[in-house]
Amino acid sequence: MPETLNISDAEWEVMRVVWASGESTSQEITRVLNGKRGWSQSTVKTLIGRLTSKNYLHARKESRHFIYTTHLDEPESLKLELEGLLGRICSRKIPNLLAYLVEKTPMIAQDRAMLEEVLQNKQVVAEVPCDCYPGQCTCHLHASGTILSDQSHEEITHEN
Amino acid sequence: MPETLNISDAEWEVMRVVWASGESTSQEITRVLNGKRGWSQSTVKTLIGRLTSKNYLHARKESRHFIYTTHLDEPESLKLELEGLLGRICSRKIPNLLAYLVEKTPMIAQDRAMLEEVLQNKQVVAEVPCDCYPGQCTCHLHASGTILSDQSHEEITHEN
DNA sequence: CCATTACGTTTACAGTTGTAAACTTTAGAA
DNA sequence: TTCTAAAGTTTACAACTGTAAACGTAATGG
Repeated sequence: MPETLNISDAEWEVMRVVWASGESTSQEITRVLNGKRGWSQSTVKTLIGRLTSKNYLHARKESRHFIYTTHLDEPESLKLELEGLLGRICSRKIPNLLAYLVEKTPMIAQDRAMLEEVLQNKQVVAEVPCDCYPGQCTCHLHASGTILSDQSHEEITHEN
Repeated sequence: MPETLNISDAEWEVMRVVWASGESTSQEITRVLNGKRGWSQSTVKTLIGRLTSKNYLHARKESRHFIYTTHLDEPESLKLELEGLLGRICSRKIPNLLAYLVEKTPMIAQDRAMLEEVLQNKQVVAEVPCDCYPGQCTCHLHASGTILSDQSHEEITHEN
């Protein structure tokens, strides 16, 4: 499993069909995506082509057509994408974001129980290091005196 | 706050500087991003230009230069992006993903406590509806039938 | 007042993405 | 065996991204 993926939104639609069925023909992928997004065969073909050339899909020939499979794992792939996004903010703010996600995600009792257990086993640290580049996070404003040379900015309101 | 954002990775770097300082000059943004990513003034100018034309940044003239500000909120913006990504998988699988994120996110005791509280107040539902288009999720294969393995994900076969 | 400077605006250009038509190959039908 | 339709491959093309040079303009130091 690669370190970094780059599967576009449209490509992801194709992947989902393959993930859902284990293996699919282009015909089936087209049927689903034509229904869901109104895409033409051509469009789906292009996407399949791009995915196979990136080696995210594999084509096995069977008589007249190809059967597509993938070795990528769906949740795993999404984790990679999520991590990319989470890298956009200060690691200190991530727990808040998770709280938000937990709040807004519909779940059943078992899900909640599972999360509770994860939380109970969760090891905490004394301090989460800020991983931001100086000037991209307020955590750094109190680190030194070499602050920015321009003028009045801040408002160091939040911190979380 | 808009429903949907589209801030590219490079643009996000600029936004972070503005978010961190409340308001910045292009000089300061350039200084930070030249340090962090080696970007030239030109590059930063382009990004600032794109962001202002999308109205994500506002330019207020002050003597010779502009001062940039934003009305976007950083965590809020990230939430929007995250929600986009989470839409890529079946809503029934999201709790598992959250568990993974909770596990891997470094946090302090307070963070954990906060999450615990959120979880304790979390309302659960009897069943989380699958929001996938048929053919893109295995949930649909047993729509009416017996529970068996209810809403966890399991391996499947494929139809055709 | 003029050249220099600092900043903003236009233009550039290749790579990616969304969307699809046109073309080619080939397995099966006649 | 030749024709045809399905499946795959090439080409297309505009919008968006990453990255930046070139250009225009206004303030500033002489």
